[in-house]
Amino acid sequence: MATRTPRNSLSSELIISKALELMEGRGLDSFSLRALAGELGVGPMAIYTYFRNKDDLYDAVRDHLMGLLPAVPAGAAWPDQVRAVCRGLRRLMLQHPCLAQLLASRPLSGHETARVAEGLLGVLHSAGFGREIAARTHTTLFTYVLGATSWEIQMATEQRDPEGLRRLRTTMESLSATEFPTVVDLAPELARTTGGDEQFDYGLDLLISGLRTAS
Amino acid sequence: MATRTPRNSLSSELIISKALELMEGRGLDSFSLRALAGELGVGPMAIYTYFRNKDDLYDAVRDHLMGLLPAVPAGAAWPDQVRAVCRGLRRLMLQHPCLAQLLASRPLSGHETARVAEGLLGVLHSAGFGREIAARTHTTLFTYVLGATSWEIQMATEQRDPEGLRRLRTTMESLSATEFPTVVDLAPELARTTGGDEQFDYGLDLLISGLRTAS
DNA sequence: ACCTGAACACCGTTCAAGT
DNA sequence: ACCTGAACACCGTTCAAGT
Repeated sequence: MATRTPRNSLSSELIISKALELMEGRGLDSFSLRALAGELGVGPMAIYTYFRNKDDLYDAVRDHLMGLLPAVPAGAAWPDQVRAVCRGLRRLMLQHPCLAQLLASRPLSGHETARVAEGLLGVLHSAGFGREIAARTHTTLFTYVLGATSWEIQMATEQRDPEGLRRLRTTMESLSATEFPTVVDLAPELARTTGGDEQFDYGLDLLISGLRTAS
Repeated sequence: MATRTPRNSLSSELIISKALELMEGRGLDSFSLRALAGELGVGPMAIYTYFRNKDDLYDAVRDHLMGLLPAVPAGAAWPDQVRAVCRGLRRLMLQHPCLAQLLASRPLSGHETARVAEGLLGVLHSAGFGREIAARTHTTLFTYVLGATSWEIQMATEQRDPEGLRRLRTTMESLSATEFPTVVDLAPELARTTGGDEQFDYGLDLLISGLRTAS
């Protein structure tokens, strides 16, 4: 029984926080404006006073989440600063799994990525890297974090669901050892490297190490 | 005027190829089973004879695309082989942009990723890398390709749309130079490193170079 | 400006039925 | 088995109207 919300008690902040709650609760795929409106105790069209359409709301939620990014630690060596920024973004994505999907599916308005960019670029540029190298490195690091963490979240989601876990095992066992000899041989190692801090840091350190020898 | 397709002329292969055509034509977001059925000249429920539901069809399309991955070049040094596999996956994603979205949004049954895994793992393992290092490196490389290429596709899509390009420019210009000094300063370099072969290879070589010094 | 209510043009999927 | 047709429970969004 949804009680009607009185007039003028709605706000874009309230809508965003309730939308975020629903996206994290039931998943981004099953999120709908009608369900959100119902949860807020208003008609579906009330939301259109604050957002032009559904995509506009998606962008607002994504911007809100990106605003939670921690600041770059000052006075540390650049490899540690790079690590801090990348880990911070990963942590944020893990805490808010819908952020990964929002970053992957929605085109970017640019403003919210500027926060990450400023952190990484600032560190790299003041560490002495050239303009183009700094830009290239930033894009490389950012896309690595995006890919690695999205993948990690997806694997974790699949493994949480008992049905998905069963499907994962059966397909893994059905792989023919002649067609996929190495995968079958290294299956236990592969299962252990689908995510986690260690796996993330391994790739991150590979990039940083490559960056060291290049400069 | 949709002519009715006669009985028994449907097949899962035909459905998959038509679905792929629609996904690439009008985009994955606006793809629907009803539209697909209309295009095939059958009722919406005819598809359910061959696929359990929409997600099942998504998986089938993704598997079909992953089957197009080129084989690993034999008899080359491992860095070149790694480069070949990663570039092959990127090329496939660029040729079929919906693949990026399919890999990012749908959980994996495991079988189709085995093709990439076998290529990368095989190369790394026979190059002398230990079991765990080979597994970790594979996941790192795979997620890098995924993130870098997804990002690249997204930026290209945004820039193709004139409305999106305008939005991108205005938000870039609206960034305050005091809040985002480095981003504003390096804006031209950033714009040039949002994608392309050079950018992809830069990150890939960073990883390979890091891998060299680690071993 | 802020919000409602009805309506439009869609969805994926179930179910019973036909061949 | 292969496919239809009606129906159910949803969608996002437009439009005219009310306060």
